[in-house]
Amino acid sequence: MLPLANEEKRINTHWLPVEIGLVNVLWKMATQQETSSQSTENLIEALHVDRKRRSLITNHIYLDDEKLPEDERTAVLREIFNRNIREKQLSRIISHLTPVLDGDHPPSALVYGPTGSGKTVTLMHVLSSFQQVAGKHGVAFRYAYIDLSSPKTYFGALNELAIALDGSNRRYRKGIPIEYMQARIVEALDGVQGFMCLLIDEADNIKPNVDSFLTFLGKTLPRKVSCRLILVLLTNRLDWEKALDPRILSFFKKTDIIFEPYDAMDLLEILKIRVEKALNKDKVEEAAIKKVAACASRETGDARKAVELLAKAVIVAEESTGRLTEAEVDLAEERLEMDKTEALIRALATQQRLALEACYLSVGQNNRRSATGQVYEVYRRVSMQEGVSPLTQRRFSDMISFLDLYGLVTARAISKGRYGYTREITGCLPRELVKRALSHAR
DNA sequence: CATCCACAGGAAAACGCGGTTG
DNA sequence: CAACCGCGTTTTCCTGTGGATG
Repeated sequence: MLPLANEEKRINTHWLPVEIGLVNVLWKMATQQETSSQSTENLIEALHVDRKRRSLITNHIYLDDEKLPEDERTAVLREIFNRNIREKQLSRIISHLTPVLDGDHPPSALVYGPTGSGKTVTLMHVLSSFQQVAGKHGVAFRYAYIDLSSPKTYFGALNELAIALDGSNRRYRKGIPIEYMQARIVEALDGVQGFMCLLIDEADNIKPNVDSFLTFLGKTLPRKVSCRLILVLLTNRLDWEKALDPRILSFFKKTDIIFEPYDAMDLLEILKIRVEKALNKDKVEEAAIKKVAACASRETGDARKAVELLAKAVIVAEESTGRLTEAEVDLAEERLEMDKTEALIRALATQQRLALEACYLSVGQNNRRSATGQVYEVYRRVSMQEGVSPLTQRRFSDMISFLDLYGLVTARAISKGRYGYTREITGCLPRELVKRALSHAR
C-alpha cells in the first residue's frame, strides 16, 4: 500500500532525461547568440514555448470540483446521466417516485451509499427531472434540498429547513423558540398544494437528538400542512437506522435504496468527460485514464478521489513529459500516498511523534529489526532529551500498535523461542520522508 | 516435553480535569 | 469553597503467548 523506499530513485530517473535534454537545447541556443541580453530573451521565449508544448490543461476548472460553478457542475452531471452510468440507481429512485404521477403518495425513502458514490448528485438530478415530467402530467411537485453536511443541532436542522423552504438566504437568529421555527416551516409550506419532496442530505449529522427532528418531520408536519410530504434521507452509514428510535421507523414506513459505489467502468466514463472538458485530448492516453479509474475503484469507488488522482497525474505529466500515460498515473498515486502519510505524521500527537522518531532511530539506516524493548529504551532517551516525561511501556506498546495501524511502521508479533515474545518493528517509509515530516512537525 | 524468555494485551485501579452541587 | 461526579487517559497488575532450548 505504501511506497517502498527505493522507488524514489525511479522518480528522478523518470524525468531527468527530459530536463537535461531541454537544458542542452537551450544552452546551445543561448551560446549561439552574440549578446547576452539577446540570449536571455531567447531563453525566455524558449522556456515559454516549451511550457506550452508540455501543457495539458485547456480548461482548469473542470479538474477541481470546488471551483466549478454551479451551472457547469449540473451540465457535467447531465452528461454523466446521459451516459447511463447510474442507471440502476436512477431507475430504483424513479420507480419509487412514479406513484406521484398518478396522485398516489409514495413512502419516505432512506438512501444509503458511501461517500463519493453520487447520492446527492443523482437525487438532485432525478428530482429536477421529475419535477418537469410531473408538470407535464399536471401534477404539482416541488422539492427542497436540505444540506446537513456540517453537523447541526435539532435547531440548526430546522433552521436549514426553514431557509430551504422560504427561499430566503437569511438565517434565523439563535435563541428564538423551537416552536417558532416549526411555525415558520408550517407557514412556508401551508400555501403549497400537491407534493413536496424534502431531500435531506447527511441526515445522520444531527447531533444530540435526531429523533425529535425526525418526529417533527414524519409525524407533526404532515398533519399541519396541506401538501403531501415525501421525505428522502441520505446517509452514508448503513447502521444509522439501528441508532434510531424504533417508534420513528414505524411511522416512517420507509423504503431503503442502496447506492453501490461506482465501479471501474462508471469511473472511466466520468473521467472521460472530465478529460474531454479539461485536457488536451491528444496528449492523454486511454490506458492512463483506465488506470486512474482502476485505482480509484479498487480503493473506494469515490468519484471525487478519482478526479483528484487525475488532477495530480496531470500535474505530474505537465512537469515531466507533457503526456499523460500510465507511468504518470503511477507516480501521481505514489505522490498522493506520500502527501497523505506526510500530513498524517505532521498531525500526530507529541508522544506518538516521539514514538515514531524512536522507531526510525532504532531501526537505523539499513532497516534493522528492533524489538519493542529496544525501541522503548530509545524512546525514553529521546523524550528525556525533548523534556517530555516518557510514558510506560504499556502505553508505548499501544502507540506502536497505533503506528502500525496507520502504516507508519510495521510491527508484527513474533516469538523468539525462549528469548521471548516480542513485536519486531521495522520502518516501511522512505527515510527522507519521515525526516522531513518529523522536522516539520514541531 | 517441560521450561522459560520478554514481551502482548486485557482488566482494573489511579489520575487529571472540567463541570456541578450543597 | 470543598466535595463530588463523569469521563478520558495513564499506570499498575496480571495472565497469556509460541517456539528455541535443555
